[in-house]
Amino acid sequence: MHMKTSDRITPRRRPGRPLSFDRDAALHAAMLVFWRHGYESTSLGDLTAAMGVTPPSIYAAFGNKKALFLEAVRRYVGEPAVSERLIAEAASARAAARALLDSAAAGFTGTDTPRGCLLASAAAAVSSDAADVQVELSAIRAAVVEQLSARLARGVADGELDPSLDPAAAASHVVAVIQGMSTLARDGATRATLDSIVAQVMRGI
Amino acid sequence: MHMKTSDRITPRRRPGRPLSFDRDAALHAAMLVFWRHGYESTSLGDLTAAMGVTPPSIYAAFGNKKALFLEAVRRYVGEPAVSERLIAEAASARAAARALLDSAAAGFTGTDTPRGCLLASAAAAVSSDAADVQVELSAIRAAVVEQLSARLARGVADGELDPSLDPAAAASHVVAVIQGMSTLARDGATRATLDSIVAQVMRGI
DNA sequence: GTGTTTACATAGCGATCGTTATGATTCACC
DNA sequence: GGTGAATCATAACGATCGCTATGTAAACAC
Repeated sequence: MHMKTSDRITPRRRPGRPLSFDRDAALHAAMLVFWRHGYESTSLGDLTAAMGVTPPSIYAAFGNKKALFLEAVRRYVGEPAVSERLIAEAASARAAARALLDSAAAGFTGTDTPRGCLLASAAAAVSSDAADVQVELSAIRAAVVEQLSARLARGVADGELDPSLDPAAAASHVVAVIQGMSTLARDGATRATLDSIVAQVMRGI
Repeated sequence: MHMKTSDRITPRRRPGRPLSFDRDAALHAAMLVFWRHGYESTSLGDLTAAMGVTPPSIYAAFGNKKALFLEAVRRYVGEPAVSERLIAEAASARAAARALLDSAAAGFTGTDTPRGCLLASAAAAVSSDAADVQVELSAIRAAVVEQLSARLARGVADGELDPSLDPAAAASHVVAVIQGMSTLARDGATRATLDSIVAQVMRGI
């Protein structure tokens, strides 16, 4: 098979009129709106206003509202997922739990982003039309529980943690606290309050 | 001032055609729908279907959608609030915390009700139109934190609890766990999983 | 230049949203 | 029976929803 010009790995530019907006910046703006108002309560009008992009351009670039939301979620969790990296790079099992909790306490009270956690609030309760979206976010949460549970189990096996500690229960506990801190952060809780909760949780691990 | 017939404390019946539906049963049905699908993602169509009542009757009996939701919330939290009663009737500060956690674990995984907590999920993320609803639920959560915090402080003062325990932090911790357990319950967590989380939390109090 | 491809802006699609106008119906009271 | 009050069922209101048809503009290749 011979090499054609169109097979170039990185073509200078695709044919046709180029995008007139920054796709990544628009996605970021969409993420912030979904973060604040949730999936279903965010209208296309909210999105076009925040992204500075007209509806046809949104649909051309992202497919539809659901696909845009899921892409915003992927951007929110990171690639690879921030939580996964925090657990993997932690020096110990306890440090992994603490890293997740600290990251949440900081991220949920940031001044440049909406309060709370997008994963926790954006699809907490949705219509039947969005059941699949809810399942998607649920799977992400389940993965965090699973990964932290495995790390804590290793901590028990290594002798780092008290053998009486139930890794699955502790992991669920940590994730529950994280999800709950999202609610408190949205209610106005300060970073200091969340930090005190984290300290409380770490006492039990 | 003389007594007229219309001043009767409990008139047999008000004039006009009587209500053709059970107002309390309809409110209960509405509560369940809001519990499952949230405030904004529940449509009037969902409500009329579940309540068996036509739109004009809903508006005559409850005002509008927002008022109906707030009345459903009041029904959910109880009158007086179940959480308040649990704290007041607990034999100790620890028992108060445990009662709240146990009640949540049981209530969030009930078979006759939607999973999770209406307060946690029904208005987690809403449009600007529903900001006041969000504030209302936030106030309820804040009241629980406040009441539990006061009870734990009394426990410290009484010598029941470790003086190093921060009552406010512990109360926030408990409420965060409760709100987070709602998310896990919606994700499919079993009663046993929630119970194990509760046990984990109680170890630290 | 012509042709092709892609994105643009304008405008509007059908459906659903929360809400209500309308007139018939069912009760208490005289 | 007649009158007034309240609820009923039917139907539809204006607004907004997510989404798209249409024609023009801007880049490419030739």
